[in-house]
Amino acid sequence: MTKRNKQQGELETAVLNVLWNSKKPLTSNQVLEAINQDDTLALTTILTVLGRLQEKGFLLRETSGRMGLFSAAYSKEEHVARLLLGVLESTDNPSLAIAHFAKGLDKKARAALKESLG
Amino acid sequence: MTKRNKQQGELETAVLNVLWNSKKPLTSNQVLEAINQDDTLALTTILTVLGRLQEKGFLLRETSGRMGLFSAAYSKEEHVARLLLGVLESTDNPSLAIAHFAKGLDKKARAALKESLG
DNA sequence: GCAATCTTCTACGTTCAGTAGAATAAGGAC
DNA sequence: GTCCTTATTCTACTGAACGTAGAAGATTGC
Repeated sequence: MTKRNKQQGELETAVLNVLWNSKKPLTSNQVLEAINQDDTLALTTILTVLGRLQEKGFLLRETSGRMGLFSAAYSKEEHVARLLLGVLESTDNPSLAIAHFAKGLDKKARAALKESLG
Repeated sequence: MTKRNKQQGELETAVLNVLWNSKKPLTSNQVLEAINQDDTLALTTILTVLGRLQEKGFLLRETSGRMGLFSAAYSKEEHVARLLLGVLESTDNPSLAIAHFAKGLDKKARAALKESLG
């Protein structure tokens, strides 16, 4: 059995959310501050996570002086869309799966879907 | 950080596929035969996986005599639809995510989607 | 040069999935 | 009823992913 799609954990998701909610790229410290309400996490923890997310291609990094500036590689919506498409790839009958999927959506989502299909 | 959504692995998926492709519930041995082309897996491996899938609520088990009979709790399409919905739950703007998602679909899938939306 | 601080290396604990042997239980043969 | 066959449960090991972070290295300001 080969490797499966990488999955993202909760802290990784939290970090991504911080970056998505920011207009500008953030330093590791800024990410830490945004996440670490209760002061329970170490900066290096955030850095590790940032590094892993970067490896996964989920974020971009620019260096300004000695500081790294991180930003999400994709918008949140693109990201989720990618995840959705990833799931779809695992089935051999995407159309059928999608049909079932659509049935499970609430009105708002269905409307949005209709809209985007033109 | 709390527990994240359980993820299914490749062998688990393979087992589910076998059950989905079968009209009737199967014994662990039958599942093994269907999967174990190269004779590389032990029956207990399959049993472990069956047990784990059952814990996750992905399959049903009936007992016939001393034998267990396994079948998928949901159709493949329902299952994938659930996975998709699960991913959607992780975003705070499902509608937007869905719109992006729809953009990434191929023609066939889009058509199916339109169809199912009525 | 030295201090402040940002980053990299390395590492440990936990959970999950793949894997399976040992032990146990439960029918069937006689 | 005892013994054999075979299905099932228990337990366990391994590797990877993730949460977590200390120690050490690098860089910049003064």
